[in-house]
Amino acid sequence: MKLISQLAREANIPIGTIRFYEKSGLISGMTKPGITSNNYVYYDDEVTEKLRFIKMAKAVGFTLAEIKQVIDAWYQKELTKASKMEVLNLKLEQIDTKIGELKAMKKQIARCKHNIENGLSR
Amino acid sequence: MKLISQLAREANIPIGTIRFYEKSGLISGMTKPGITSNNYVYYDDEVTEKLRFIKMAKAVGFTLAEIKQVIDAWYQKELTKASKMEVLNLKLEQIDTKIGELKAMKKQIARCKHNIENGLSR
DNA sequence: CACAAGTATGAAGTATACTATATACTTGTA
DNA sequence: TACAAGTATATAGTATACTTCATACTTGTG
Repeated sequence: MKLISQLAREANIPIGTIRFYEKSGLISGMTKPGITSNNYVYYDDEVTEKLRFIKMAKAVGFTLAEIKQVIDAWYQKELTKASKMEVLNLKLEQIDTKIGELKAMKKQIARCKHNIENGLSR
Repeated sequence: MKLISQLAREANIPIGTIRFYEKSGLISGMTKPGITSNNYVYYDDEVTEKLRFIKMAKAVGFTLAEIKQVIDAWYQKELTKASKMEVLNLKLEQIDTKIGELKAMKKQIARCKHNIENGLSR
């Protein structure tokens, strides 16, 4: 159980971004039941995990809306087993497509490098 | 040599987006030397190739600025061989990082699917 | 107990990547 | 030759994903 600054440090994500993600429904912390003097929000390790996932997914071009779908399928949210599976299977397909695109790009860039090394125009 | 609407059809990219890419310096067409009655812009197959690359690169999370760097390294642009190689090698590294992230996501989602199938909370 | 540092909230501002609109000119077809 | 369809240009608007700012309250340390 940590406060936002510690979470930000651990995940290496700005506090503002974390607050934005929380407002967007991707993550959520909780206020401590006993405490009434403030409304500080506490986060557990599940949130750290989610942030790690968000970071990776963003890095490969998924939108926050898409990421939210996966996180919702992941961490319950009154969804049926079938609809969760649908979301996850679609993502797996999209991931394979992206891997294919990355491999195609690798080949193209390797060819380009080869051409440059040999002084060809293209 | 094709006009913008044909290029848009071939690449399956909206005309407006193509114009935006041209304004952003990612692609460029040319007016026909002999013609003075209009300023229609013609595009060759190199542009189609570039658009294909842009599409892939965008799909895996590269920004237009990053893509422009690669295209510039690719298609000359008064850059030294060394600086081109630097750009391309960096991209190859980033591509491998992204492939790694995608594989990690695959594993995580597969694990998640397994849990859902077995009725586990996570 | 002063006060720097941390926290919450809301609203406005920014960057990227389009997308739409308005205007005006050009071309091809009936 | 009328006129729909295509093209160019500039400007404004939109969506996403933050980022900054202002305000106000809370907490921990000397």
